[in-house]
Amino acid sequence: MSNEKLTPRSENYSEWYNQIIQRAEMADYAPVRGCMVVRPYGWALWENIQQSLDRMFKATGHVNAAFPLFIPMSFLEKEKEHVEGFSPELAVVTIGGGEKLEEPLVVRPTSETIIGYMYSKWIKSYRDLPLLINQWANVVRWEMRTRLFLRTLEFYWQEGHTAHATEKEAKEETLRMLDIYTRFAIEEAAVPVIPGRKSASEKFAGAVHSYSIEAMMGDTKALQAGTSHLLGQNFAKAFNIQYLDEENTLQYCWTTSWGVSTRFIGAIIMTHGDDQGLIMPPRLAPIQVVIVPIYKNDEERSKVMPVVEKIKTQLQNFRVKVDERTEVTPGFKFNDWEMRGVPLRLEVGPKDVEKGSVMAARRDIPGREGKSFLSQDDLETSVANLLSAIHTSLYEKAKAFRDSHIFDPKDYEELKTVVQEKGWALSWWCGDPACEAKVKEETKATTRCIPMEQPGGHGNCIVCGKEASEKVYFAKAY
RNA sequence: CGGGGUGUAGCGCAGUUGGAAGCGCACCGCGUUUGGGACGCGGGGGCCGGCGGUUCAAGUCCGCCCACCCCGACCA
Repeated sequence: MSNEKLTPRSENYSEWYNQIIQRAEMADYAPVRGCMVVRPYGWALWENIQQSLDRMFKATGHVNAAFPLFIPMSFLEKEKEHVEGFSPELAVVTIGGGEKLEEPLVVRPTSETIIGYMYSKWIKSYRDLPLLINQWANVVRWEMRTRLFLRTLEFYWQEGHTAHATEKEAKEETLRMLDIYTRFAIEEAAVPVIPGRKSASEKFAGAVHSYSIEAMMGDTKALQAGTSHLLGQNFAKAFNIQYLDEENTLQYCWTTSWGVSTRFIGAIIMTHGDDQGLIMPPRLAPIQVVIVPIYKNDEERSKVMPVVEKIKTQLQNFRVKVDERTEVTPGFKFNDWEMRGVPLRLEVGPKDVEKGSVMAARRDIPGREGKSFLSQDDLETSVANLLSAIHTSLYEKAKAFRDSHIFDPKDYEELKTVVQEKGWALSWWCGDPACEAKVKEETKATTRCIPMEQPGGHGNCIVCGKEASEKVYFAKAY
């Protein structure tokens, strides 16, 4: 708890981000550099994200399992591009039980290899396919520079790993999961995202194609909020994941992998938060409604509290918190819960007891304008409507912000100005990695994704002028 | 790993030519307050990052370590 004002976003966005996470008790720094402790309020948000995604995974035929934390070093070496991509950031265990190990064990940075190994044991026939397994796990990547939720040495995520009989099915799965992520972001988190394909240089190490959902943060930087990879037969060949088809011919499987991590919490914070603090999207908010009872003395208290209890019972289908603290004033509580981003606050005082009303204050609309009186009758409906309205307005606001920061530069010079000062550029690109590299070198902006939604037709590459058939987003990214 | 910076109470910081470790917030107690961040009074809390050196005397000067932060290269 703290009285001090947050650093405004306009003054120092990073500082605002770090402060709000700690003030709202989402996470704290761990004693090991680059590691974080996810505190109960942050973890509650993650649990809601998990539940929401898990439902969608299971509705599309996936099941959960748990694979080991340790992976033999030799497994990673079996897929050339994969090991090259990950070796700089591996944590490796060389001693166990006081003895030097025969073979070093890698703390998983991702589980394609060990799951591939198991899949080769489990898959024999086309009848075993598709195999659709997800795991909720922690992984470790030894990053140089870390930031709470966005990039920590250890992070939590889900990783889905599927094996299919045909390329077509694998491709469908890859895009199905990309679509699930897109819907989750928009419908549950109110985070507008752009689904698209990654360029060759930005794709996952070992994938044929990577797809991602890209979101714009409040400082206009891009954040990859989820990825889905078509792995082709790369891992199937490295790990001998083979099956007999209907003609009794041995075939390699086609595999996919896809993931969303605790980084998504960072996306929520930086998409919706304002200078007052967090704003939790209503469907994922750990606390959807906070009730602040207001009274001056015991007599008033004895009148107010039964009404508060009655309201709490009416709202039992929501995640409700009654703030019964006596050591702080209501004004303090208002600021405190706004900082923590609770979408809806209900105030219940002597006047409300008299009039049969409650005061409702929307987190997304500051001040008097976000306040309205609700009748104590049929509160469940009015609260549901308000939460739904808050979700929609958060989404619309974020989308309007994003769209107003996406530009169509006329030439390369303007592209540079756009990505360095204004936001994202959506431009024609010939697909040549050299053009991409030039932009990165001169502006630090990278290609974020080639959006699924394309204008069609042709244009000239914004960098080299050659004919291009696709548009790509260029932006600075987290 | 290169360039820059910082280590003093839980957090944010001050500490002058070397001479008794402080301030604000938070925390604890009592009282008055309570519909937009209350106030008064009284308290508790320190290996001054570590090790070594100079000195009668080191938070302060010197040396060496360590940690963290920011900017690069790398990244969900």
